[in-house]
Amino acid sequence: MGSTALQSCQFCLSKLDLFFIDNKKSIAYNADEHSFSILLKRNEVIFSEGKYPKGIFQVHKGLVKIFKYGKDGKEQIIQICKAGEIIGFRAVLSENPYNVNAAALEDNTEICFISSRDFNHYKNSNLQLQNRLIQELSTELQEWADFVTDMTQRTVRQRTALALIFLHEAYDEKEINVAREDLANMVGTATESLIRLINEFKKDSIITVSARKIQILDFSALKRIAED
Amino acid sequence: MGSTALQSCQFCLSKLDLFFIDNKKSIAYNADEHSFSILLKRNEVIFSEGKYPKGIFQVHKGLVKIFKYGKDGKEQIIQICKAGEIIGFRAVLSENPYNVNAAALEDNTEICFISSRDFNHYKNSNLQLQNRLIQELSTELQEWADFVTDMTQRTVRQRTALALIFLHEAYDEKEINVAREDLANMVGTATESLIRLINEFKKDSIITVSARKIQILDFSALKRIAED
DNA sequence: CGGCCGCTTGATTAGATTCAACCGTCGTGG
DNA sequence: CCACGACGGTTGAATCTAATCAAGCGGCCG
Repeated sequence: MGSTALQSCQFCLSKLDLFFIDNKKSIAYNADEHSFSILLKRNEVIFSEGKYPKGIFQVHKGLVKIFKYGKDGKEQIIQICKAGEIIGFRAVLSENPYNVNAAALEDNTEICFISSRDFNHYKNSNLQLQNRLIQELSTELQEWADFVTDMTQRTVRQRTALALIFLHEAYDEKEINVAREDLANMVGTATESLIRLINEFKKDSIITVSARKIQILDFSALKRIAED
Repeated sequence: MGSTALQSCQFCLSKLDLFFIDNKKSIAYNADEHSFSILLKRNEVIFSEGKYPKGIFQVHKGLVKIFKYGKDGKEQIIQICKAGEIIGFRAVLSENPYNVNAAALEDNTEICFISSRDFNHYKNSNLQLQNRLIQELSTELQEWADFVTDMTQRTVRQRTALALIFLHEAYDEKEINVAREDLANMVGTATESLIRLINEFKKDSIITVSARKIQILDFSALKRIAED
């Protein structure tokens, strides 16, 4: 990101309420309409813990991981955001510093920027949006309860299945292509443990693996594993 | 709770914005000012998963647990709410059914009720409150990231220490007095494991235990354990 | 009095982490 | 051009944490 002043993408700003109407559904991305666009390589940082937000971002292409550093620096991935999703708005709205980090999960991830000033101005002049925000934030809060219960009560094996199901969707049913370490950090386990499970799934013909790429063969088997 | 029509507590309704200004700080409770009040025994249910909310509640006395049923019916406690806190507002605001359950953690827990109708009316006529809501909900969302990281990356021993620290505060520095099972469900572990850890802490003179009551002796030792 | 519930303890098992080593690839610099 | 080192991925073995199973205890209520 650096320190150069970023300019708001006016096109994205104007489509903001679409995001909150559709509740996270992607907004079609058309390159020429965007005023500014930032291209990222894998692991390039979008924002980081402790810093104060200067605006929000929209993912246009690729995937972004939201994560926290836990004990001894181990990443815990909290969220994966795909094209169309808005990131960083919680810190802007709460007026607190970021308490998480965001970085590109893949090469060629593309995002745009909307300044806090523009975002707040837009929000304040739009009562509908405010109500949708309240509704959206509340919905998300509810979902966290499910997430916590999944993370605490399921085994690593089950969580791995859940992660694959989630990524299958994030990759639009195509091959999953993430670093083993990132996968492990999503599941909340050691990289070695994750690899062993991937191998098991491969042996059971639930997935195929070629290098970093994972293709799901038997989706319902994964669901069965996840649900116990 | 039952099916009898509940009446909104007008006093609490009028103090609602105080809650969101103070960000969860207790609102002093004065019995005679409250129009209606509901007295609960331990484990009495306030609301439950799947049901549609009819209103929100404020805790006046005692403690309320918010929890979810995970696999094979095991409770995962998501939150503990003390006097002054508002519960159930996320489902009202998201307009979804509850995805968690609420029940009294102790005997003699007292709550009051504010109907969705009154709450929404109040909210809609109060722009300040709406903005505070957005801010409050966003802050809470940020906090969940920390919570998830704690739950996934810390050992049962560390989480037990965290739970005791939290409850110490919830009990206003007095003796903690919760069922072992509830404690285990906060930590996200088996009751037997929790008991063994409590014993360890007792042996190390970090706490004293008499029956259900736990008194913390060495607060900083607990913090050290929790932080690793 | 009998039975249930919450609590506790012991023994065993299973799941997952940790440590150590090795491999292949890729990029860099001598 | 090759050597080297870094990095991501993988495997094996040892270890440890926590879950599970089984049983016993004490108190309280019907």
